[in-house]
Amino acid sequence: MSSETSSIPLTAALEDYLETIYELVRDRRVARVRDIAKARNVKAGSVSPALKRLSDLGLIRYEQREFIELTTEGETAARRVFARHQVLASFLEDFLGLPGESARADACAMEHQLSDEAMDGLVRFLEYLRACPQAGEDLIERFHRCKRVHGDGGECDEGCPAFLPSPQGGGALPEAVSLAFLSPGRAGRVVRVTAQGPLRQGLLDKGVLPGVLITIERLSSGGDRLQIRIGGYAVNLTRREAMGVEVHPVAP
Amino acid sequence: MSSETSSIPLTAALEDYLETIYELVRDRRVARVRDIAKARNVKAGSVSPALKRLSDLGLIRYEQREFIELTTEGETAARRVFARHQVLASFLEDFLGLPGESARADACAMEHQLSDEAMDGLVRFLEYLRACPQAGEDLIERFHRCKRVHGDGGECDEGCPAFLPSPQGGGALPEAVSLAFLSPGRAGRVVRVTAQGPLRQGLLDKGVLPGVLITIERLSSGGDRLQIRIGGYAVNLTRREAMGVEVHPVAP
DNA sequence: AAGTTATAGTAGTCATGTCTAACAAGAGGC
DNA sequence: GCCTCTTGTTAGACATGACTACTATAACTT
Repeated sequence: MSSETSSIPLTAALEDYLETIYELVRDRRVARVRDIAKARNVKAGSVSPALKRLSDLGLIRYEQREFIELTTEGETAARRVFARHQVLASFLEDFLGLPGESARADACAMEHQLSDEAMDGLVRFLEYLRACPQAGEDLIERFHRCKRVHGDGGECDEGCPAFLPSPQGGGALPEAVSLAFLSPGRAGRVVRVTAQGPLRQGLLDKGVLPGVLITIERLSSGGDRLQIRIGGYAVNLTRREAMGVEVHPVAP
Repeated sequence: MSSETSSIPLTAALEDYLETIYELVRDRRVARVRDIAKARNVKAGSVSPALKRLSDLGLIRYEQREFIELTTEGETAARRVFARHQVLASFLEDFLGLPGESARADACAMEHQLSDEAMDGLVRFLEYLRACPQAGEDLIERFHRCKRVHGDGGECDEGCPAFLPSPQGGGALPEAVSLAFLSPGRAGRVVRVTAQGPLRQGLLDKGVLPGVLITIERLSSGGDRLQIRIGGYAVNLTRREAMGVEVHPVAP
């Protein structure tokens, strides 16, 4: 049994150093302070003490000005972080369609936070999408082709018909309408945010997310703005923002 | 135009404070230092200086010992973090099947790292899964029912046949085999990690992930361990671990 | 009115992790 | 042998964000 991963909880910074060393050793056989500093975008003066900390933790072998080597434990820990990075980056790039650059940056930021359980769940999901043809392979292609999701709001050529009635909506109100057409007092469940660009970002940031229940509270100042309620919180939207939200009306 | 999100980059801790205040104000009308301390699991002595920082940044209005109120900017920032939390938590719980507790904890850890682009990508994906019936709704149910993914390794009742040929594999080698049956010098692309429990965790941490190319380097000491190469790095596996990895053999 | 209790704020300490600037160790040139 | 250049180390400063222990308010009690 060699799978003793006692694993002292490392800080994000130390994990980063470890991962950087891992990659440098893999790619160039040796890791020097200089390279680590450049890769992590910090000054050399910050690297030395970090190496000392890693050395004290028994994760690297390092005598001053000598080669930097990962110990067995260090390698295990580095690989763990690296694996998380890989999974996240692949998910963000291949499945969510982020450009590789951003995918890697985001993966770097999140790799330290991902718990074992989340990692496991994500991997199973990827396995499922990759291995079960019924759901997989072309699901992602279809996703990336779906116009309704990726802009210009047209029909989906991939055979996605009109929207389904909302799962919790109960009744039969299958038609999705713009939030702007709901009258005060009525409520709707968000199906999709059709707005694009900054307008979309603003809506997402305001909590207008698919699946969320929104109640119209009132229209103010000539119908140009409307106050809505999302999960117990009052939010103001412009008419333009409201136009960019499709909801399933919910019976009052 | 009120969507000026000039947004000073907040630290994770300050975002957490802001989010906590947001939730307290929503749920109980007022946020006291005491409640914030309890909710964030810190001591009251840590809260006061944090409130001062938030106040200096213009995100809350706070006179000593008075009510704590979010400013408009503070509310915007808090909502943004909260929206990220919601999306991540929903993804982790509803789509990856994590227990609610872990989903929330993981979401808390990651919400500060998620970039605008990743947030957008994730929301689009969720919209797609929710709104396009061809792919959605039962995809997730099927995923959660799929035995091949969730344990005991049986056939999938949901009509997932044998595994597909690997996308990059080129040729016609449709049969997935255990990594343990590959001979030295041969390579395979990981389709699925069938191992369960700690063995599975160990494999994931070693970088044995779906889609990754593995080359068998050699068997050592009576075939009980095998050395493999993953993405330029040598890794050791026990025979038991290797048995728990299904790969598509790749032509040499 | 005086004392008790809950709550909030202050001061001082600590660990991380960064920076800059000064200093040290080798390598190679001349 | 000495100089210079690259590289690495050390020391001191700073920001963040936590802690503990102590002090200050305000609100109840009796």
